[in-house]
Amino acid sequence: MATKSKPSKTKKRPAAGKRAQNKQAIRRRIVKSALTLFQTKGFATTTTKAIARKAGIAEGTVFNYFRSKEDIALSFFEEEVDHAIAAVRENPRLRKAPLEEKLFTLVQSQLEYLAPYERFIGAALIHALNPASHLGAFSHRAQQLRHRYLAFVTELVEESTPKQQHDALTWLVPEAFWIYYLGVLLFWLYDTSEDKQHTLAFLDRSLHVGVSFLTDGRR
Amino acid sequence: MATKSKPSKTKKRPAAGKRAQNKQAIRRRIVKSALTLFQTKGFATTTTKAIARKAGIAEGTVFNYFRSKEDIALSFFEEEVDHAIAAVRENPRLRKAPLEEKLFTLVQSQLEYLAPYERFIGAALIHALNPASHLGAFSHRAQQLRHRYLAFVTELVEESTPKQQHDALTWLVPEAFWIYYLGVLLFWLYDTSEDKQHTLAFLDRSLHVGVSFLTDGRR
DNA sequence: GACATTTCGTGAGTGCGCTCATATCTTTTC
DNA sequence: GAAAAGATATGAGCGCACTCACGAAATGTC
Repeated sequence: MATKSKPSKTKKRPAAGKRAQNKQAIRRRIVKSALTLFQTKGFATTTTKAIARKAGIAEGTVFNYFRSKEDIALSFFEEEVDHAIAAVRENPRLRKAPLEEKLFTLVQSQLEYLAPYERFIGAALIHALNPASHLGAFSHRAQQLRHRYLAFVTELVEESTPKQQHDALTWLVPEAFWIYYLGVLLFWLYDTSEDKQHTLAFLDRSLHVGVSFLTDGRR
Repeated sequence: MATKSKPSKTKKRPAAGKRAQNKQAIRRRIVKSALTLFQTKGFATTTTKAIARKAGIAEGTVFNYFRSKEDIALSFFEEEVDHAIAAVRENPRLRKAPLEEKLFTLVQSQLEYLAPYERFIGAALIHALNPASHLGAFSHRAQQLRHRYLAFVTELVEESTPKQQHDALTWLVPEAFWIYYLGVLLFWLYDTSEDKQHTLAFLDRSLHVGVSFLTDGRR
């Protein structure tokens, strides 16, 4: 059936590659299904079988796309980081703002993005971004993500630093900021104040201290 | 056999309770076996069956003593924290030392204790001490441990603070220090410098900054 | 269009952490 | 000492994340 003579737009493009088309669709379905389940049932109690079922595929297929359950979560954080970096880059008001404002916006954007998924972030993120797991099959991707994030922070620091001062501290700052960011996340997870106001206040204060330590008091 | 008429010290004490005696011994055997295996094979690749086998008991027995594999690791960290607290308390030179020295000794003691087990600490500690895991069966014990640690830090801070100054910052400090400590651990895990010198230098510097922020610059 | 090649979905299978009904041993009671 | 009561060790079993041999489907080649 269906020998209809409906020619698609061009003979040469049989629907832009049926494989690649389907692949993207499946990948998206997996991520979407997983996030929904993580959000409603939590990370640990969501089974890969359930994710597959919700995405309409076999369980094994999930692992053709992701190395592990945590790897699915990681791809979410990749989007999150990209989103936050873009939020800072594309904000014209920040072009000439002081460093602490840029960093504040960066972290704030991340937290806003993460907020709806708070429930599973503690379990997933700390696990997924844990740099110390030597066995983690996905750790390469996590490292890449971390690197991308740190490169952006370095960029921000350097464009706010008089170029005379590129001493040993400069390369340390992004490392310290990474640790600081993880700390903020922990704080945020704990924070029961309305709209996470304590976290934002903590952010504001600590960034001021940190940046002024960097700029004036280099010992 | 063995109907010898050897009366033990008192009729009422049949060898000091055979049950309790064995219980302690088994518990110790489990922890010791587990640590050895964690150290040599890593945390994730060590199976509970292997731990049981090495300890000379059935697999199920392990779970009569510990709720989970991670719980075994947690008991190790309990010892670690107790050890570090004792190291600060029992050092007479520190009695009247400035706060940053006490904190330095505290963290240094912890790192020294952890050093031989570096291999599994990333995976285990961050998992075990992660406060956000709602499902963790052992999380109550982890909370207790965290609380004990924070109480000690609070003690140190208060005995170094002029009692006029007990403002909002005071209660925040231990929380911040907890985050800071986790950050130091991450740094330490990454640190490839000889004898972890970078970490110690970072510790020294950052503690000075933190404490002086606390003491003079309260905004 | 037909065959060879490559890619990918599939679900039974594997070994894991952990549970639970049962057996075994200790303690208590008489 | 025997028997009841209680505590503890046991290992088969469960559901999980993850693997793998296989077949089906898309693509490349003529």
